[in-house]
Amino acid sequence: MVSTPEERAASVPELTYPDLPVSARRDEIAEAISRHQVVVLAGETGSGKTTQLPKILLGLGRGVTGMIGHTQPRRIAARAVAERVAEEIGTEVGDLVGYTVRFHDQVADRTLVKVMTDGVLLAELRRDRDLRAYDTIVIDEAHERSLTIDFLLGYLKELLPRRPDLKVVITSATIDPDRFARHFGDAPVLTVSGRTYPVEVRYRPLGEDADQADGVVAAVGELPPDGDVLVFLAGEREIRDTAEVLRGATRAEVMPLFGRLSAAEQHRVFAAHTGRRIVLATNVAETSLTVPGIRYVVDAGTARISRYSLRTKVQRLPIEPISQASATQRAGRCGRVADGICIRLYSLEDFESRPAFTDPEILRTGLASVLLQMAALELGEITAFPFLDPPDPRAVRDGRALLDELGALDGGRLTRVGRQLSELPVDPRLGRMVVEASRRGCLAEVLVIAAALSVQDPRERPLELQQKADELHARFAEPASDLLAWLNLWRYVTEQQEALSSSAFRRLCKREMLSWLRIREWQDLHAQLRRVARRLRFEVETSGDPDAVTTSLVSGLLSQVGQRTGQREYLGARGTRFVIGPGSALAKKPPALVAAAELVETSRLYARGVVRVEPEQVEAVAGHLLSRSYAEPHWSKRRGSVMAYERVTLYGIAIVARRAVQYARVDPVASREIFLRRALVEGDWQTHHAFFARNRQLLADALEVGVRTRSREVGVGDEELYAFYDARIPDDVVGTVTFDRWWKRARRADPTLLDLTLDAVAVDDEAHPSVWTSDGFTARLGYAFDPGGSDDGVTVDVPLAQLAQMRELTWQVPALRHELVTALIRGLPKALRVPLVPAPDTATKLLALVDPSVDELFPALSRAARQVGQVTIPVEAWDASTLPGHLRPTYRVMDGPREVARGEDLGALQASLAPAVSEAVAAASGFEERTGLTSWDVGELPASVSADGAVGYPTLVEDGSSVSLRLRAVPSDAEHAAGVRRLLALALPSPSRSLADGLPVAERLALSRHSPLPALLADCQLAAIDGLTSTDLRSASGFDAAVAAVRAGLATALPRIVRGAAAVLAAAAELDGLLDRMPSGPAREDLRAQRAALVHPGFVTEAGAARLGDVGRYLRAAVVRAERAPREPGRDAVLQAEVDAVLARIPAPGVLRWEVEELRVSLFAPSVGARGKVSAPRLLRAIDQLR
DNA sequence: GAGCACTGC
Repeated sequence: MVSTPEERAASVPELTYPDLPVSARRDEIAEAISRHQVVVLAGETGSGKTTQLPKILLGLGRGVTGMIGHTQPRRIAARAVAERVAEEIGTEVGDLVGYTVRFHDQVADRTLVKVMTDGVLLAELRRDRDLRAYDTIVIDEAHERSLTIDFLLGYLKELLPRRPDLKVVITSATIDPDRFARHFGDAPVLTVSGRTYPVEVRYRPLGEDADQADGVVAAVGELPPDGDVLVFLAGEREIRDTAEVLRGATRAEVMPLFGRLSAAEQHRVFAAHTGRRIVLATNVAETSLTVPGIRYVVDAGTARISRYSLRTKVQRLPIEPISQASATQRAGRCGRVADGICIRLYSLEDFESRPAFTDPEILRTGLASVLLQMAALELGEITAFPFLDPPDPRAVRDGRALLDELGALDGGRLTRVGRQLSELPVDPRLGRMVVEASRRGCLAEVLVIAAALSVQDPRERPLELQQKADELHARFAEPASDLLAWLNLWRYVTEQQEALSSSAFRRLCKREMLSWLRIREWQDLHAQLRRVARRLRFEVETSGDPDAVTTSLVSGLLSQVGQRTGQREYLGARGTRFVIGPGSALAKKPPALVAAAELVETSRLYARGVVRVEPEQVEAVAGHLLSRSYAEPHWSKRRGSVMAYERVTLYGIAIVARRAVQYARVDPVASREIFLRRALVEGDWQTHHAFFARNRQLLADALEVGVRTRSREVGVGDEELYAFYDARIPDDVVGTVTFDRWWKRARRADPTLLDLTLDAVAVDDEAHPSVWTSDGFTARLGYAFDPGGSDDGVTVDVPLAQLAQMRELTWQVPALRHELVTALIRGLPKALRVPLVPAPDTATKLLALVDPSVDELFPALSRAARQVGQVTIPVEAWDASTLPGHLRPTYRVMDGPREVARGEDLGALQASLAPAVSEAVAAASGFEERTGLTSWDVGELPASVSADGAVGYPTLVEDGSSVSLRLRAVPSDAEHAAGVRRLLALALPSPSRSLADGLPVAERLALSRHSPLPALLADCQLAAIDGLTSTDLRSASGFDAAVAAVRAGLATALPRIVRGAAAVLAAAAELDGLLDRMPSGPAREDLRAQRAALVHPGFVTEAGAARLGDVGRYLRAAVVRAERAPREPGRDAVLQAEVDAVLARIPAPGVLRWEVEELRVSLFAPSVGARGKVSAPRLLRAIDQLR
């Protein structure tokens, strides 16, 4: 709205009112509107409420500070209303009166009345939360109670207190207008009569087993012979049956009318004709389409009503008795031109037993879309939202579950995907397909399909030519996918449209049974979706890969996947059963696994828009919903690995029934054991490893020797063999591949590690193990008896690359453990030691109570001591430094055969060798380190890299003006985070630059004087970076997301900060003006101090500006009231009292109170004067500036 | 071998 209120007010033309019931009562209506914020206007068809109300509002001076917004449930109606109102006030559509519907916008800067669909108003909320574009809102036809209307009514109720200047008119048919009035705190209701003719209602219930068609024939026969008849039936099938019977029984013209009819067929009802016409119609004729010239109505009393099933979570379309309101509406269809007769094919008792109103849509439909919009608008809990009829909590739960399925919600909060879905003007399921396609490079294809699925099917099937239509449409069919077929049709249509003139193209459409209008809607929606996709920075790419397209489609249809269980029958999510609808190309040869664009239950549950899917496609997008189970783990000699059978289910459907998989991924521990036992111990393995052959030979020989000599028990048992391999082979060896990889390196360090010797098996007793395994790697142990020598006791050989993972051998080897604990007891301070003597006995008792394989040494000893002797030994009292040398293991760090270092202090070795260890790990794993990075060109970083039991952690390291990628033996999240921060900073624009770029010159000047702004923006950027965890930032995509998030954060913060700054600067200027006029004195000094506080950096935020806005609103209300008070000597006191009342409403002392007090001072301080220097209007202007 | 009717940045 660029025009000024003055210009707008001047543009309002002379208003005249045609002779209609509403016109006669326009003064009363105007009076009610001017006195109340909300008015309910009830009136039937012909009352003139829709067309006259906008003019009455203009007459009241509405439409001047904002537009009059007028909503209609349907696009056609919105346009018709705009045309009608424009004509009546003598302007063009798009000038003083305009309209906006999807794809069409005819609204100008000077438009006073804007007619739109309610969906448009809903969509506008996103950009205009307080509907500031309007000073008046009319919700027309509110009794229709669509989802959108109910949502708007709830939203308006919450908005009204924030917009005291906004007027709202709710119009409704005369049914139950009090319902709306109560919703808006007892708003006044004005009822205007309609201008219709009386309708006589006759009840002619069908007999016990009478046919409905016969009932219609009888009813028609009863009616006077002249005049057209409108017959209401439930659906297409009833219409067809009745038409057949009726054509045999009457010479009148019989004409079907329902939504799926072609445009031409629908249009026939408007053609002139002679003789009687009988129109057989569905609910289309009740609201959307007015059949002209109807004198009689026959009402079968039923309709198909869409209902969401809480049990099966699918949409149902049952035939139900219609409500009384609906029956009344149907009857009214014959009172428009003359007196009418309505024959109901049911009894009066039946009528009276019916519900008064059709359930509002919010009680009948899936709620995912509404919940998504509410979340995007940050409206809080749906249970707290003031709906006229709150939806069923179970339906709310289901809606949330669907959003969870789509990845739009995470723990009730909107995710990034959720935000994207809320931007896309299609059903969330379809939006999800679009999002997925943007990731899979096939957005061009999926946009076409998603658009097709949300418009009405452009393929026409005229009643008489169905077979021909099917043949023509079959040209586009795809054997495995109804949805890919849309691409064929799209291509064909696009090519033809380019090749032909527009009239030739229209003729082609007609000839080939395509609806030109619906194709245009499809193309329009496609264009709109593409615009939104671009805005979301999705790449619109064509992949040409049907697999990618199908996978993207499946991502939106996960709870509509089905597995064939019979000839035609499918098992769907949560035990539902469905069949493929006969219109699908897949109906004849139903594949094993499908996904359906739609599941609707009519006579049975039918799937429409069916796609054959592969298990892998479902798995690719259903990760979070799949459950997997594994059976029969076994060693496969052929594959050389441990396998198991995997079963993957989605909502109870077996996507994969029995798939052989590597068991190591599932259970590495069990897998490893199976590998060791079957391959190594039992020898069921085909391998060329020399040690394997040698060991087999040795075992065979040993058996031989054992028989010849009696000197020893030589036969080696499986358990001993297992223990031998288990001790030497690290934990991450789980099959052939991992074994080979490990052994290739390990044998370089020690080629004989796996050589079985009878000694190794026999001598390697539990008390003196020759290897020690810890955290997946193996260290060799050596023993020395050298009292006083530095190597006395146990020596642990640690390969350099594994040093970082090495843990201290705190518990010693079993043989020395008792001695260790005894020595530790003796090392305790005397007071603690006394209760534990004799130490050797106590050591035995303590060791019986601990488990060295899991316990930590000192805490375990303290715990055991408490159990044994009821004594408390603080953990820190144990002192390993008092131990004699042979009880302290010596660590030898080995680089291959070379000793690098040795010592008893493992921690010191680790610290001093850390750089060498990292290098060794990097060398061992072949990991490529990088330097000089200034952008993310390192691909996906794995969390860790392992080689030979050594683990390295890829880490980004800040390195001056660039970043290095290093492999660290010890993970350093802080170092990584600093590196990522540095990279992000390099990838992002400088805050002050980006701020300055977005500002006009005047604001730049202001910016230079008020330096907190760039600092604030920098804070914003840093806060955004800090808000991103380092685990998110190990991948290129995570990094890109972070850059995008920070950029988006800056983009939104920028205008907010500028707005805040502008508000504050304006306020400051205003106060400067005040200060100039004030005589010097304490009051002026006071105000000057407060002005300084006003430009405090803390105010330069949206929150700061909002607080100033609050001050403004409170004060403004107070002053307005005060202004109305009589102009008498007491006026200042009244004004002062009002402002004091405002002050009392601001609870906490603080900046907000300061501001009000400051203004109070400027109003009433004796040095300034209540009037004169600061007048009330001037104060009002100042407050406006503050906002 | 079957399907009410609407609607959106």
